[in-house]
Amino acid sequence: MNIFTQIRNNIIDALEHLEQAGKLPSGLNTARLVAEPPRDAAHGDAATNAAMVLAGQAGMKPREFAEILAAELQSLPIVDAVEIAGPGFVNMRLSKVFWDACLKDILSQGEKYGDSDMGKGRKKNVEFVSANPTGPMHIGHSRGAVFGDALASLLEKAGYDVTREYYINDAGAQVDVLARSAYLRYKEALGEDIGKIPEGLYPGDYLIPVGKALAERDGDKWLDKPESEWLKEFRTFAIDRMMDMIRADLAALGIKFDVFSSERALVESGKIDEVIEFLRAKGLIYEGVLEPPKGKIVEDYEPHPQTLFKATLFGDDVDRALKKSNGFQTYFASDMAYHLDKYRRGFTDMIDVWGADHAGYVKRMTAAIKALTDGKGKLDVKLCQMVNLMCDGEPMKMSKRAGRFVTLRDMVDAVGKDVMRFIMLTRKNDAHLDFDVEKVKEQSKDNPVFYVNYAYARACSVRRRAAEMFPDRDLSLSALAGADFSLLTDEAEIALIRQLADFPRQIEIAAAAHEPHRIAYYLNDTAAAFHGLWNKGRDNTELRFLESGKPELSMARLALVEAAALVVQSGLAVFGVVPAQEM
RNA sequence: GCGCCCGUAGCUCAGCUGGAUAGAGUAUCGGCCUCCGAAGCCGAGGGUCGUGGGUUCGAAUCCCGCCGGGCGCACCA
Repeated sequence: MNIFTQIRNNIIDALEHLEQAGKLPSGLNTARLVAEPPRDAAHGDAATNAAMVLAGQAGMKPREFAEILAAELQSLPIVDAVEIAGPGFVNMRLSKVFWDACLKDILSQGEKYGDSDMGKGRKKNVEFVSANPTGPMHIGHSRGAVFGDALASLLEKAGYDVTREYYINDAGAQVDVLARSAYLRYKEALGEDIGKIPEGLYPGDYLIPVGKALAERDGDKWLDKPESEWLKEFRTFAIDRMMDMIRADLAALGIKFDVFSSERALVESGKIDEVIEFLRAKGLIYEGVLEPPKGKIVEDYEPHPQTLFKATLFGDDVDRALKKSNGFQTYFASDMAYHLDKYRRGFTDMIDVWGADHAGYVKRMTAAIKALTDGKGKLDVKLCQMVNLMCDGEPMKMSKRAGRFVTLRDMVDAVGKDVMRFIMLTRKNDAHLDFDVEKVKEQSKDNPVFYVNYAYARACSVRRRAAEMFPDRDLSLSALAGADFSLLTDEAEIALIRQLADFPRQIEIAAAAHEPHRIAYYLNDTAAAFHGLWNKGRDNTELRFLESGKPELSMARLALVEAAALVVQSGLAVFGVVPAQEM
């Protein structure tokens, strides 16, 4: 349990007590009351804005209200001291007994520490990657992949029932291009000289084995046949192969999806027409002509009537086409059908992770969800900004057209998945990210994951020493949970406990905001608290974790070290990163 | 022209959805290894939070106007 929700509950209980005693008017609305750590640790361990929020309701001045509340809080066993400060903050200093209980709690819960029941098992759908099945994943996909996966893990830790979903765009013109490109490679495999890959087809080498496999399976049966005969076959085969490749790329990053949804399957099952009729029945469809876009010259613009969705009724800037002028469905139409499908599968909470170049699409999709679910469905679109690949401070050039773009796989092989994942998550998703391949490979302090991992490695080192020093002792977490924590009295020790005790709250905050990067910052702070304590022991031998002559003290301190290791480990687990025990 | 994102220390970025004296890393300078791992620690300097208003007990945070940057703007996916 997040200790600050616990403290908030204590405050609300105290207020009720005061109401019953007639010291405060009854019926105070505590919705805006919060208990949180003060920015400055000098102000204590927990602060509440209760007096500022409630004084008005009670017809008092904030300070006056604070006096009454403070007196009541003072009597709580977990509270050592209460102070009133500033405009009416009530600051509490929590007792050592409280912190000792927190430490015991961490060790007792083990790997489950930090888990929250905030989600109450509610379903959440996180759709991410959804790269077109036309080639291997490139480096640009990696951020969304890592972000989506970490967000999903974070939500799981916060108590949600999460589904990781990949939407396969296998219905558009691009997969026909894929089929034709594979056909060319098929001819090549049968000995034909195909020369240079024509403009408009995919030139990548990764299609060579696809053509070869088709040649081996089917021989020359498709040679000299019209496209209409082989297109479907080649398309299906190539898409399957591309998805195998993508799945392998994702596996290299440690990512596994629960559900792969096919756009083509939606189209073929008639779901697109269904969604259009669904909206038509609501009176949200009409035949109309869209204005030419302003400010951007579209040379071949011609006004023609199309089937349009009244997106403007739901906050979009213009109405959106569901059918092209040739009568075919637009991508937006199938995306609507897809999101309605997700909703009908029970996902009222949907998260889509997109690249920042799709920012212009957010409004229309949000509008669509409102229309499709009568406002009951929620969609949060997380945009991942571009990653600037650097090499020793110089920007790296990527060229997709030349077929020599940097693949995700190349990058994983070069720097390792854990490093890649951590770096991608150290920045807010909507901020640009510089990724310097050389600096990261150096494993220097330019790489933030090493700082955190180093703390873990040091903790493991202490654990090894303890096993040598106290061979007769049970050093399991459950045994250490029973250590005498009252022996931990140094400021830095308590500061570390305080830091560790904040983990569950950090998980909740990050999960609620859909922002995994907060955990990266938290872990950095945690590592700093640990390194600080370590170095205090270097300067002052009294503070060393282990002393052979003082087994009880050593056990208490080892417990603290183990707790720190545990928190670092579970925090990194959210990122899908496994820390090294030795570096 | 419209929409979205972003302007915080020299540089790269946090800032807990409105809280107290705005913080890290890096860089610069000064200290700390006979001692649990110095890939670390401690300290110093460095800021009109782009700018002008507004909302209120209180604004880096919310609202509006400018300035400066990025992305996207029929029927493509």
